[in-house]
Amino acid sequence: MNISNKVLGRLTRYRALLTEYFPKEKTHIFSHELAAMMGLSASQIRRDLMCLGYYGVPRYGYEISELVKYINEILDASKLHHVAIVGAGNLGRALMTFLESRRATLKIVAAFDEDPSKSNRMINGVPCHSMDAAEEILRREDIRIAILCVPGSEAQRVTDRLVRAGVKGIMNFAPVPIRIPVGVALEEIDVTSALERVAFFTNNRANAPKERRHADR
Amino acid sequence: MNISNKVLGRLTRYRALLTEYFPKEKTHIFSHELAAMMGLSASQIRRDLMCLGYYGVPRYGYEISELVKYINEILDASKLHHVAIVGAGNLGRALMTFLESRRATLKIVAAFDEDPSKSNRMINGVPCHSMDAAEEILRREDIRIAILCVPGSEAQRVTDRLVRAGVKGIMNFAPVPIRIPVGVALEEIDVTSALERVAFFTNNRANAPKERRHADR
DNA sequence: CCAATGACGTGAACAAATTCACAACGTTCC
DNA sequence: GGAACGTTGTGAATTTGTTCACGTCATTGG
Ligand SMILES: NC(=O)c1ccc[n+]([C@@H]2O[C@H](COP(=O)([O-])OP(=O)(O)OC[C@H]3O[C@@H](n4cnc5c(N)ncnc54)[C@H](O)[C@@H]3O)[C@@H](O)[C@H]2O)c1
Ligand SMILES: NC(=O)c1ccc[n+]([C@@H]2O[C@H](COP(=O)([O-])OP(=O)(O)OC[C@H]3O[C@@H](n4cnc5c(N)ncnc54)[C@H](O)[C@@H]3O)[C@@H](O)[C@H]2O)c1
Repeated sequence: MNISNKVLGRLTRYRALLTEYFPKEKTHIFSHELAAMMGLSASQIRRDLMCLGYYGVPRYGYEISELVKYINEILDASKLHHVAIVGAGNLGRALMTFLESRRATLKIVAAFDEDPSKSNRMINGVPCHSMDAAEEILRREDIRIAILCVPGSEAQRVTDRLVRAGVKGIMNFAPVPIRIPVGVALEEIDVTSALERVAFFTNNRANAPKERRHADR
Repeated sequence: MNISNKVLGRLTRYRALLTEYFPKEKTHIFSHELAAMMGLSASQIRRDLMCLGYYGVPRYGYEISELVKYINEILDASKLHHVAIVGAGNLGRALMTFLESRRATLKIVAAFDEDPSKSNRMINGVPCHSMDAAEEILRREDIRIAILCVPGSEAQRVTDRLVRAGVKGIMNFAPVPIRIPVGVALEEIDVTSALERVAFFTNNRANAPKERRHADR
């Protein structure tokens, strides 16, 4: 089974919902319950769960602890990732504290910034280095994932440097598309674009996206 | 022509690229040039531009200023939106400064926070109010769009309140899906999920997504 | 003047994602 | 015991999104 990113994205959210925002006393869940919580259709939930290799039982639904175990197995195939934040500005610093308390398998081990006043010290519990040290530290700490929080004008140049230093996955917050070689994973988060989309659907009485709840029949 | 959100999202990014990160001296652009910059195929660019009602001319390409004008026309049909940030924590504050310098048609006019130490004062140039005042100020300032930066555990409750106060579009940063009535636009930005997706494709030599450059023939 | 060029717009083919629809099957209840 | 129920897994249909392939047309150059 070749898992698509769309499915992957939903699986991560199912997991977050079930492990963080779900009453502990419930042990089982039906596709339509999860669907209602996620704002999706029940059949889509069932489709997504099909790629896990774990099967629910009719009338009982899915056992939550098992479900989470199977999602973990797919998602966290490699146990721990070292992650770097590049650009310790407002966003970079917010992400340091935010991500510290999230997945145990994703650990922020370093930050980088070219501004001397921000480097060579701890920021929000993360050691922040100068860009000069980047290549060496990325290799020493075996950092394969970077979160890019530098200005748009710097984004491509910094990306090229990260990739040359062996980074294999990048999450880009700069509001400009970056180009990477094949074999490197990229996720672009464009906040401005997202806000403009919301604004568009807020004007136009056009049918907004975002699937609504939906009984199975 | 009914414009899909996928197309819409790309149009916003074409505009950003052309207006902010593009050499001023160029007056025209070919579909394959834009494609290379965006990491998409030329035919997809042409398809997207078809819904604008503006046509390029063969051999000259698209005139950039005209192109931008037509995109503006679609995207900013209503001239100005008042936006509120709800939750003036690390992320909320970062967004205030970030968005201040972005689109002129999207103006942050208020923030809200239930923490008394954060309300009834200016933060990063934005007047921050207590949640008690929310309904009144949302209506008074005619705020139809809200950016939700409260903890996940509060997200649904706060959302319901915003919607009751007339908000028609929400951008949600809390890592939990929220439910809204039809007629309200929603954009969910789940940073954790995005990072987990990058991590997944960084392990698995699986073919990462994110379309690559691509000549037209 | 005419052929070659090179880019555009678009119908049609293709691919991906979602939804529908239903067989299968424990469970409950009479 | 057997009928009715409610939920799962999945093939098929549908919808949505992307790419291909080619007709068109202004320009260029012989
Ligand atoms: N602040 C937000 O809420 C927000 C939201 C979405 C996207 N973004 C984007 O994220 C990026 C960072 O935003 P920010 O608000 O933190 O900006 P910022 O100006 O506060 O921080 C940028 C940081 O990057 C550092 N930097 C600049 N050039 C560098 C280089 N070549 N190498 C290493 N470090 C470098 C700067 O010293 C600074 O510390 C920007 O591209 C912005 O558009 C920000
Ligand atoms: N910090 C980040 O980089 C980041 C990134 C992605 C997503 N998020 C998410 O965004 C949200 C905010 O993150 P943060 O880092 O700013 O957290 P934070 O704790 O710094 O800020 C949360 C703010 O919300 C306020 N608040 C709490 N309950 C409220 C309520 N009912 N009404 C109004 N205000 C309320 C708090 O007083 C606080 O100021 C969280 O859901 C977080 O998961 C944060």
